[in-house]
Amino acid sequence: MSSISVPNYNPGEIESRWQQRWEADGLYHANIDVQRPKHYALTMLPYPSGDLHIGHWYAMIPSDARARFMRMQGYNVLFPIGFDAFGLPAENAAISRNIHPKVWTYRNIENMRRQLRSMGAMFDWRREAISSDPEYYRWTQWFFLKLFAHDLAYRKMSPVDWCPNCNTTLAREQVWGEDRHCERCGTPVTKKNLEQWFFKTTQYADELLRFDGIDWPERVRTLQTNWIGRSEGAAVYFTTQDEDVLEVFTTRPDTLWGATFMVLAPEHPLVAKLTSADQRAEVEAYIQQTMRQSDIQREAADKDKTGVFTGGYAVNPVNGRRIPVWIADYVLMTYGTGAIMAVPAHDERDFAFAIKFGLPILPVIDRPDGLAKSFAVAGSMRAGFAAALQSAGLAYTEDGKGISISLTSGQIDAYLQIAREHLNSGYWNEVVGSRWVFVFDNGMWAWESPDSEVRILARCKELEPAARPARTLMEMLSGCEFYRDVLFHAEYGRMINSGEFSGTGGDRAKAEVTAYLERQGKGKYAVNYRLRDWLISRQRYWGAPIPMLFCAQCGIVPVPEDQLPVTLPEDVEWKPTGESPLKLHPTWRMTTCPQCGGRAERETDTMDTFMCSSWYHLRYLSPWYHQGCFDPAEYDYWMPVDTYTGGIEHATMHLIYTRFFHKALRDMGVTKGDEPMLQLRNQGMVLGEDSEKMSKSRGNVVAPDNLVAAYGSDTVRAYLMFYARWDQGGPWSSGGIEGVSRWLRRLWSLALEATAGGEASEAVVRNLRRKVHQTLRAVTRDFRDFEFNTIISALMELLNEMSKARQQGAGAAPAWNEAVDIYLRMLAPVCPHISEELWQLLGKPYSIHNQSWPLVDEDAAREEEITLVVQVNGKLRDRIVVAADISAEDAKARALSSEGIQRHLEGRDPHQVIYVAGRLVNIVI
RNA sequence: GCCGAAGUGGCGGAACAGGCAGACGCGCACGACUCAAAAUCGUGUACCCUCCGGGUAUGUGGGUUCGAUUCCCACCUUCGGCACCA
Repeated sequence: MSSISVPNYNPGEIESRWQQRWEADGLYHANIDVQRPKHYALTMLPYPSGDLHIGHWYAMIPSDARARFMRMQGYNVLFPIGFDAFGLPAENAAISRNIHPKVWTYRNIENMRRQLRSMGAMFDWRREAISSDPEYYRWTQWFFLKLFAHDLAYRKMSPVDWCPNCNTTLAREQVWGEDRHCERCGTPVTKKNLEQWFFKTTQYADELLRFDGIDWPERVRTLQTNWIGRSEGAAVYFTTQDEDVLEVFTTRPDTLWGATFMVLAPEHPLVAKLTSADQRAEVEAYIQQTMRQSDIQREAADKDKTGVFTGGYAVNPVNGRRIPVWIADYVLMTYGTGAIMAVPAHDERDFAFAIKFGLPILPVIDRPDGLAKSFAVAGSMRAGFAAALQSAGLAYTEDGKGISISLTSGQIDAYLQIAREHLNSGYWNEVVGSRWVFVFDNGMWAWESPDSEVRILARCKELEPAARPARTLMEMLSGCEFYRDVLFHAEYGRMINSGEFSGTGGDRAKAEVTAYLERQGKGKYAVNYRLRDWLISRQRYWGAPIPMLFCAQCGIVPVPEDQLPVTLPEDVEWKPTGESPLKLHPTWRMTTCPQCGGRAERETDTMDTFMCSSWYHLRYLSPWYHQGCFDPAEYDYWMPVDTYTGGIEHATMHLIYTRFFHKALRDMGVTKGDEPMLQLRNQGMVLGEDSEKMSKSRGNVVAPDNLVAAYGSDTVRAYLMFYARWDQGGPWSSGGIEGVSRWLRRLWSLALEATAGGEASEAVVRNLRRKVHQTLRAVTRDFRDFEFNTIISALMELLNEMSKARQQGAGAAPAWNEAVDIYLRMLAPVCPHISEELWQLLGKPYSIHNQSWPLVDEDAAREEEITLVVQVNGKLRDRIVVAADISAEDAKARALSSEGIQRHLEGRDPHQVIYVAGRLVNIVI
């Protein structure tokens, strides 16, 4: 047999050749075809920062592979690409290198297009959309006008982040780190008040909390749910000494009787009126101090409470108690009503405040019975401590540091007795809830912070020390003015000290008190959110101008739709002055009012780039369309997005904004359905080989261009899908990619080498076909489920099997051709070039990417023989090979008579034999 | 502090109904080819005990079960998000 020379695998040559061919043929053009089911696969669009990095590849390649899989499954697949091209880096480049943002951006796009093409992805480039094109931002502005017309956009004075060193405002993403410093110069940012545009995202808060009908990761749903932060409770109307209503929001209306003081945010409108003459100086000084402080300092980690008494009082509507009104910066004007009723017995912050300023603490919720508490015992233990716990029936766990124990309230006495006998040292300590409690030998106790320690010790000294041994710790606490163990987690206790409500069970307390408040007109059911309205104004040049005018006669006037787009001027100055360069332009903002014809000025702020990215999936549908933001025919066919892939970091920004956008547009009749993206999947992050985040300064950056040059796109693609769980990511490994490279080279030669001759036995052929179809089944499932790493594993495993089968003479069998055919089809979504090349070299018709996904031949995949595991008492003792359809009786009999089992039974009688069909036999003796 | 996710060989990871723990790959060791090296191919590779054969292992400690990486409870660690949100 003569051997044909096998061409070398030369990915560089193959890949560019096929990419050109596909491009020329328009192979990946997606057009409306009502005959076929559609699939809109969307990957988050990149920012044109200059170079495509490995993270882009990691996000896009598996998305591409899955889109290709769906295409082979018979779907008409749309997989578009574009650029999120407005934004700060372009302006920073302008400032630091004097390049116009537009020039910088479009140069980068040109480069990144080339890099994106090197992926060999099935992007339909005809649908490319670039958010900084006037034809794009014309519609971004149009959406703004729509939102404004529907009362979802409004203007309000609001604080923005301000860098006092650069003398400029900063966007949220320019503020870095825990100390919230300026991205460029490191100076901590402060706040500055400016007129800003907002979108009413809060109007959709409740709907955004619902994820009905969409398949989004639990993680993202949780992040969004927490971000929106819905709290149910009650509004309660207190009355000030001047008969003003002072409304508070509380999630715990059942603790209303425990309110011993009130706290207002320093900015609260009633502060001035409430302040008494003798407190005025102090109050004003405090307000001045908090105004000067930035939010950062206000929210600083040291939770030491500050505040000032206003001298004013308010009346609790349910019990007429007259309580002092304080101001403190721990109450935020931006949440609820900017005022709280303080219940120090049941709120940690109010408690700290009360301790610091000596305000009364009144418990109104009783300790629930039987509530398990965890204790950790530290310090030296005498021998026998653990044994004593054990004999008292107290379950504990031991680690290197000490003992952890979980007790119900009924077990505390027994525990304390043992602890007293067996613990060394002058004091011992334990954790109540999550706080350290120190119990001293003299019977006194105290907890955690030095400040509170003093206070509490003072209170407890009033107790009779001799009584200490007879009391449990909890009783000690109840002897004080409060219960520490119910403090802050008293959800299920009964109400006490609450007038007619005393005795009400914790499960009913909130609802009953709220109903009472509503009947009496003293309050009502209320809901609050942490979500704030979306601030979209940016004092920046490189963004879509906000299409609004200010007219001396008519006030705020929207730019008429037919005057869109409001285009950016190109001749602007790049000085970081804190004002938008648009504001400093000599003529740009001067215009006429469309209503009165008089002089008007343009809004010089531009829109947050998240506005552009909230609808790019709609522009992709028809970037060529000029009569509207999208062609309705394209919309009706393609939307909604079926699969959306991208990073988790957008969970509380882009992914909330785009949902809000879709819902708002739905209510205007622009979009249809409740959600824009049906299925969401997030990839993890590729780290450097040192397991650190890739960064130029660390020198651990892996550049995809270099990898493609060294290995070819197919190898990089397969490795990125193989090396880690896609949703996890992980460190890059330069050794790991070699393994994938080897695999593709082995495939190349195995597919092309001449048949070695010989004839395969029936069993070899049978086994080959079984493996092929079992692999197909697994690969199909894993593509469906986004489990990309096991797809590659399965293909590697199959190649190993095929290699063996060929050595056993299977190369000439029809089953071999079937195996290669199915193999290449399964590989096509992962490695589009090598599969296309081999497909062609084997004489199959162009293109493999127009082939359908093979179907599993269930007969071929079926196992005739299976290996049963035989266990004795759950331990593996033998394996037996039996027919797959063996009966339970036969299986048990075979197992019992097997050699390994006979040895272990040693004549004993099994009293139970469990048979799990196709799996195992377990003999219990 | 609160919320969420995750802990499996030297490493990435697999185990898809509670049923053979460690697939696949990297790395490592040995062998073949070679004057030699690289490449390639082959064999081995959780740990302990004496080779047959056992024993121990999926963060720790309990529990449920004939049987637990998988389910339940508690704890520890790591990562991510939020962070005075009343």
